This record gives sequence, structure tokens and C-alpha cells, in this order.
Amino acid sequence: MPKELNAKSPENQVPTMLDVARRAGVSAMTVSRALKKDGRVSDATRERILAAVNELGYVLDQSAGSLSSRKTGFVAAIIPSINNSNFADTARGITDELENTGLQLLLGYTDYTAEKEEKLIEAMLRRRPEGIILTGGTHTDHARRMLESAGIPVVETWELPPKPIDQVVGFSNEEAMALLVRTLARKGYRKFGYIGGTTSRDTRGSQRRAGFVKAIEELGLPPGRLVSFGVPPISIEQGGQAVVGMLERWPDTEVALCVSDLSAFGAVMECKRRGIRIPQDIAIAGFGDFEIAAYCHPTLTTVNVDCYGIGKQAARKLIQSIKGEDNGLSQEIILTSYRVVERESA
Amino acid sequence: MPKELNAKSPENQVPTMLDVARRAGVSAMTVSRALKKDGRVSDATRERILAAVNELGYVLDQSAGSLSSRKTGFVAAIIPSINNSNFADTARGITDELENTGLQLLLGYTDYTAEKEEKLIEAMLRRRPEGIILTGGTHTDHARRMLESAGIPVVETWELPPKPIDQVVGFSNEEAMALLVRTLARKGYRKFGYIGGTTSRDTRGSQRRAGFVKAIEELGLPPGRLVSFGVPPISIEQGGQAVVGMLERWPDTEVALCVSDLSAFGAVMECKRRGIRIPQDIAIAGFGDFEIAAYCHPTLTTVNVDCYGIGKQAARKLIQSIKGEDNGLSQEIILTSYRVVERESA
DNA sequence: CTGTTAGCGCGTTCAC
DNA sequence: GTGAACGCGCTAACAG
Repeated sequence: MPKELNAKSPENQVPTMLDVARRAGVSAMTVSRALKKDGRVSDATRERILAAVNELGYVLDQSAGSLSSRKTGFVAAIIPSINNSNFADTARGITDELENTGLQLLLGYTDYTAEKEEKLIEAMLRRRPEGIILTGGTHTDHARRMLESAGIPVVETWELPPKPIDQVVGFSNEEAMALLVRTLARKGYRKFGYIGGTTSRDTRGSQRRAGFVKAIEELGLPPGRLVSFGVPPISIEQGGQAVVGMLERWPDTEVALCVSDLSAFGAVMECKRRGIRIPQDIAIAGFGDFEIAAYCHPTLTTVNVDCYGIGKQAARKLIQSIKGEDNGLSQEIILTSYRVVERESA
Repeated sequence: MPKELNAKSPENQVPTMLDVARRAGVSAMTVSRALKKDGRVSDATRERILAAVNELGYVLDQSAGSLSSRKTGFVAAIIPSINNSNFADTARGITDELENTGLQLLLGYTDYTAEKEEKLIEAMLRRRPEGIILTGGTHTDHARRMLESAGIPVVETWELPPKPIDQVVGFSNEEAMALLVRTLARKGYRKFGYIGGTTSRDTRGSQRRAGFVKAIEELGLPPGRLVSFGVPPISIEQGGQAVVGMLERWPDTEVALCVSDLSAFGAVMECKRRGIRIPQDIAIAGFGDFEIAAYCHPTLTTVNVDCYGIGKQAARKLIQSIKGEDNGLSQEIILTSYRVVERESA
């Protein structure tokens, strides 16, 4: 503890509202009012109270307050990983939108597993959040049940779940990847490869792969060469290894699409290292439009996703539901934008 | 809200422990015991209780519980930004160490300003965390006072504050940057440049710059050419612009050290784009050893910092203090490791 | 504008 | 092994 921690002398206890009240010569209720913006308290007493607050170093105990007011001021958000800049952007969108609403974020991450998500959802619900934001539409049955009986608004993001729990803010990963294939096919590429992870843990990754396969078929192109490499989310390094494997097995591949910009970046850098020219010898495209995509050399063709906007809009919907302004539109699905960004690599 | 939200019919309310108790034919106290691992309850009643919990979809209300037990189970952590992979790694270290301790993380970010930090600290203290982890040693006076009167363990990280509040887990950014200078001087570089942000908002950045200047002086090298560009944290793009500016003003610069890998990466890529050879025409080094540093082309010489370990050790110290196992060692300062990683760019 | 009373949902404590 | 009374720190509701 900071400074001397001399036992539990009363002086050393964290002060309560009652301590402040006594010092200011008022009741606890008046202190409570003075500490809210809307509280009707005379300026004189408010001043005395604030002085007492300062002298004692008093900080409101919101746990106690929310028990009484039946509003915790918490909003929960669950993302796959904090170490992925796309999801970090979403988290920032949520936080920014929450600013000045008095709502505080409880953030957790699942490591891309539904089991961790379930645990996390329970841990969060124990804090009685007033709303919750999830990533994706794949949850355990138990998680779904808990969410349904929690009686709070739920927003699923980053995908378009076939069976939404409540509200949705996202886009079709399948369509977005298909759009990338079509765009590149129009540029003349015909022999497509796809680099992604080995399991379906990352549901968005699976959807992108499905979109790839579907688009290739629809365009009547030669069957796509699918390379699975590493447990999702696959890293920069794995992207490099995967592209090498792809070129060994299918040396005539014209363009490799990667499940995310990280693997695409790894693929690009590994090719440069080996003297393989991009896009002449092989073109490469990513997904997500991470910051590096615009600045690496060659710059990376990719699909830009409105990560920040997903967070912002999800939080906005949640706030509307919480404040009771949702006018029965709560089941509305908000589609977020995506677009192919054509740069040098493909 | 999920499913039908038919007014406030009692059926639709979130069940309390009493509801579970009634359904299982026991008292609320017995339910409380059954839901802890250490509770002494007969297997028969526990089973009945767990069945009731399941049927009702009951989830413990921890806010209420912690009010009574006087333990919130919260730990607060404040980092400059969630969108910086170094700090995201620290956050992950904290979370990993917290797993299975029953402690839950309250995460906030300051955008590198002491004012936001102060607000955040107050917001967190309102939740009565059992401990708090901060980044750096620069805080407002009010923040220091609040922390001191909160009566909880505090860990400052990522730096070595001259006046620590309580515990410290970090390293000297000054020394780390000086080490980089000495290492590169030994390789023969003599004309050093430094690229960093324009303000001292990023205290670690300022310390690195100070370490740069000091080391140059100590080695008796020609004065370092300091380029300030952009409000910290400076981006990939700004790193590219800054190196261009540096080469215009001081074309004979042999090596440019950057405040972080992001700006260094931007500098490297911009040079490649302009056909400037690295390291022959100019060498570049970064700081932080981000994932891209190892995989970009050319690979980036940088200073590796144990970001994850900082988080892990900070959380470990906090847990020890909270569980009361700190044996009076609480003022101990834990130094985390750093090392220069020599790669291709310098 | 201010005070009083009651109770939020749980865990502590003590009794049985 | 189980229950009852009580209170954690605060705010809703009502009174004055």
C-alpha cells in the first residue's frame, strides 16, 4: 500500500459518504445529491460538501450506489483478441462512443474460442452490465441462454449471424471476400490461391474462405488452391511460410488471397526476401486494411473494413436501447461498409 | 432486449438468490455457500440448488456480494493506448496472470495524457479495485492524492519513476536507448539522427530521446540530429515523412534511431520507395521490437522490451499484495529486461 | 432545498 | 450442515 499502512486505524480507512456528510454538517443524502450533476442542493452546502470531499480524499463507491439505484453503469464487450489491431480499433470505437455517457467498459477477450467466451459472458453478467457487445454469432448454447435471461440488450458484431440473439452491427465476410475475388478477376487474374488457418475457430476466417470458394466457382475460374497453415489467427511468420508452400505445390499461382493482412504482409515480405517479384511473379492481397497495408513496400491490396465504426455503432445502438430510445427498432441489422482497396501488391 | 420484453412481469425479472433458494427449498445462505467452491453443503442439497440455478438461468450478482464481503474482485489497469501492440501485450500479460485468481480486469486508456489518466483513475477507484496498475510515473497531483488515500497497492510500469507511488515494474527507457546508441557506435556509425514526437506527452519517448542525447555526448560523437515530427505516438506515415525531412536537412546522416518501431518501419518503407538503400545509404533502428520488426524487409534493428512480462509481473506483484503475501517487500522495484536486437536495417 | 426511512442482493457472523 | 439476523454504502421515495 502507498505510504505507511499502520494497521486498520480508523484514520486510515477509506472514507464513506457518511464521513463526508458529518464533516460538512449535512446528511448523507445531501452529499449524494451534491455529487450528481442534477442534484438540487444550495450552492453554499454544495461548496461545503465538495470541500469535505477534497479534504478527506473521498471517492464515490459506485458498487454500492448501483446496488441501490439498480444501474451498474457497466457495458460489457467481448472481442477475440486485444492484440489484433482490427479488434483494438473496434474496442476504441466502443470506448469513444461511451465517453461522457457515464457508462464504463468491461472488456474481455476470448482467444477465438467459444468456451472462453462462455466463461467471459458469465463473468461479465455477474457484474450486471446494462448491455453487452459480442464478436460474431457463434456462441455455446449455455451462453445463449444466459444472454437471453439476462434481460439486457445484446449486439453481435463483425458478422451477420444467421440466428441473431438481438441486435447486429456487421457485414458479410463471405461477400466481402467474394468482392475481392471478383475485383481481381476483373484485373485478369485467373489462378487464385487462398491462405488461411487450419481450423474453423476463427469464424470470420471460415466465412471469408467460403466466400472465396463460392466466388471462384461462380466466375468459372480454375478451382482455388487452398493452403491451410497454422491455428487461427495466423501470424505474419505463418503467412510467409504458407506462401512458400503454395508456390512449391502450385508454382503457377497468379494471386494469393490471405485471410488477413498480417499473413498477407508476411507473404509479401517473404517473397521479397526470396527475390520473388510482387505482383509480377505472384500477386498478394490481404483482408482488414491494417495500418501496415498502406505503408509497406509494395503497398498491400486488401479489403478495408470499418472496424472503428463497428465499435462505435454497436455502442450507439446499445446506448439507445439502454436509454430506452430504441423505438422498437431493436431488431434492425446495421450493415457496415467494406471496400476493396487496390494498391501495388495485386 | 432478447425475446419478448413484456413489461416488468415478475417472471421476466432477473432472478435473485432468494428465487433460487425458494425453488430448491433452502435458505439464501445455503445457496450462497453452494455457489462457492469452499462452501460446506451436503451433496444432495448442492445438487438441488445447482438444478434450480440452471432452471432459472441464475447468475450471481457480484456487485451485491462484494458490497457485503468488502472485496470487489476488480483490478484496474491503465495504459496509454490499446491500439499499440506493445501495450496490448502488457494488457495480455496482466490478463493471463489474473486468470483463475477470481480477479477481473478493468482496463482503461489515457491517450497519453495525464488529464485523461486522472479522470480514469477516479472512474476506476469508484469501482473499488483491490489494486491498480499504471503506465509510467507521471501523474497529476490530484491523481497521486487519490491513489494514496485509496489504500490499495499501486504498480507503476514501463518506466523507473524518480518518485514511485508504491511498487514499480519497469526499465530505464533512457538506458535502453543509450545502449542502442553504444551498440551502433561500436559498429562504426558516427553521425546519428533521432526521430521522435514533438511534445513530451509520451514520457517514455522523452526519456528515450534524453538517453540518445546523453549517449552521443558520452561517446564524443558529433551532436545528434534531432527531428521532431507529429504528436506522439507518431505513426508509420509520420516516420516516413520524418526520415525524408532528416535526409533533406542532414544528407550525411548515417543512422536514424526512431522512438518506436512504428516510425522506424515507416522510415524504412519510405526509403525503399525512394530507392534509398538500407543500411548502405542510411541505417535505421527502432524501439519496441513489434512483430513487424522481425518480418519486414529489410528486418529492423531495434530494442526488444519485455512488454508481456511487464504486465505479467505487475499483475503478480499486485496479486501478492492483495493476498497479503508481500512480506513487506512491497517497495521493491522489479527491473524488466531489454536487449538490442541487431537485424538488417542497422 | 434537505432529511428520514427503507431496502438494493448478497456475505458475515453467530446460533442451532 | 443449515438458518436468521444484520449490515455493507449508497440512493429511491417520500416527507417536510
